[in-house]
Amino acid sequence: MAQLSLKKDLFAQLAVIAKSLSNANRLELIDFLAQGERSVDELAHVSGLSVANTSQHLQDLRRSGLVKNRSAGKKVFYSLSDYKVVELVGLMRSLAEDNLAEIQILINNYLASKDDLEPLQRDELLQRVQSGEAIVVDVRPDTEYQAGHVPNAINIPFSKLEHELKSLPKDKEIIAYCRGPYCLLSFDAVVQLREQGFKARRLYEGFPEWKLSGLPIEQGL
Amino acid sequence: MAQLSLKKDLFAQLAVIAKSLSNANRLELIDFLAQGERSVDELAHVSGLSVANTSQHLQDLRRSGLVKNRSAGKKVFYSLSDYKVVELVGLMRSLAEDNLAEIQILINNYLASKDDLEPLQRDELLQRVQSGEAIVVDVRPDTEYQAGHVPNAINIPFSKLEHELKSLPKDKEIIAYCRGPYCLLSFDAVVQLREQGFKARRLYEGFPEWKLSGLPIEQGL
DNA sequence: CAAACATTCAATAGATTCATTGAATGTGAT
DNA sequence: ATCACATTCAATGAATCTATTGAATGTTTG
Repeated sequence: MAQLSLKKDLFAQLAVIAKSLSNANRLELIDFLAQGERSVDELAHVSGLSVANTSQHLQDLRRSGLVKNRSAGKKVFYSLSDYKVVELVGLMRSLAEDNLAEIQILINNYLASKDDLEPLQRDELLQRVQSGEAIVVDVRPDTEYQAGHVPNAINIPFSKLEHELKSLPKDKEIIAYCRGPYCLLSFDAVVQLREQGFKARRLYEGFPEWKLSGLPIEQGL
Repeated sequence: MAQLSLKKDLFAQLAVIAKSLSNANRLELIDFLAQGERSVDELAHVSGLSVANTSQHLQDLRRSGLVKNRSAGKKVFYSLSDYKVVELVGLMRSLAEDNLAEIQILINNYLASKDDLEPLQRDELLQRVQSGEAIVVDVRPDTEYQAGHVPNAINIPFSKLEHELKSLPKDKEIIAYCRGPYCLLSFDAVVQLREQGFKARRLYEGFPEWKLSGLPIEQGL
């Protein structure tokens, strides 16, 4: 029964990937890596894990094909091997939000009101920007922003958000978007902005969907 | 630091989901459930696990929100709680195919040539069907097929494929499609058809993408 | 070459996962 | 009520996972 064997083997391999994702610390590392390449050092610092432990987790992720690494001098830099990894985690989050009561309780406990957390749709964004109620922030890296973005959106890559807080208005609503409905960056940005007292929400979709829908876009800047 | 705590808790919950997916037997159960609701009994039989063990795995999947159950008489029927579960597994598979050497070796070992395995694109499908080289099979359940399908596609739900083998031509290429690029059904169908000596390939995309692209569709039948 | 540094390796103990076994629960049929 | 059946529960031991510790490797700097 070659078929059965193929299936069994295939599932065994998929299980390896899932096992890699089945640890909160490794998920956190992936979350940081979604922002770009990072050294073991940085990852250990930002996650609060020991360097040895961080290294072990990263090697686990590498064995399962989720991240890749590159050594430069005495440092080793890790990065996601595929953008699909972010989609995968995002899809897991979306599934969790819909089907896991624990997540719903969690979110309600930490964030003021459920309504505020609801992501906006495209047309709502357009309305609010036109009426001057809101500004749009693109939290993707510079290069992606320059290749195309939502009109009038300003670019604050997530990694620089903390330093740019003072340039943002507290009286307007801030609408963050990134690469897609399952992209983690805009979600993280909203959480961080709210922590700092801003009125923040995220666009349900990301730039690729915006572009696909035929709405106007801007380039460069 | 409420934010940190939220993030940690969130990742801990996502880890629960991933942990549920991190076992080959549970993935196989999900694969069967993708075809529709099944009793514990059936699932145990088809997966080769003991009933008690199957029940335990199913309860694990239920705790993580991936499946739901319903009891009827002395039977308990399980089903996927969300179609996103299939997308999730499909995305994992896609990631594995791209980034995990083990999977590539696996597939090459089991299936004759890599070229044959490559999925077709829409325009290739149209060409081959027009020239009479190929027939198109929709492996989704009846109801989805009736709601709309690729023109001239015949409907053989995956669960009935085994019984319909004799009605299929061995000299033409059989192109299977289902619900999307990450849908498992068409992949499984191709594997099964090849096992039986048919020339089978799958359409890269599924019906939703076909419809979105503006190509003609048929309904009913 | 020696010192400082970043990362990895190896060994360990405690916790968790998995399949198996046999008993317990609950439903429908006789 | 009793019996057959489907499912779940509970307990077990073997295997695996995780964080910690301290040593080892390899690179740059002085």
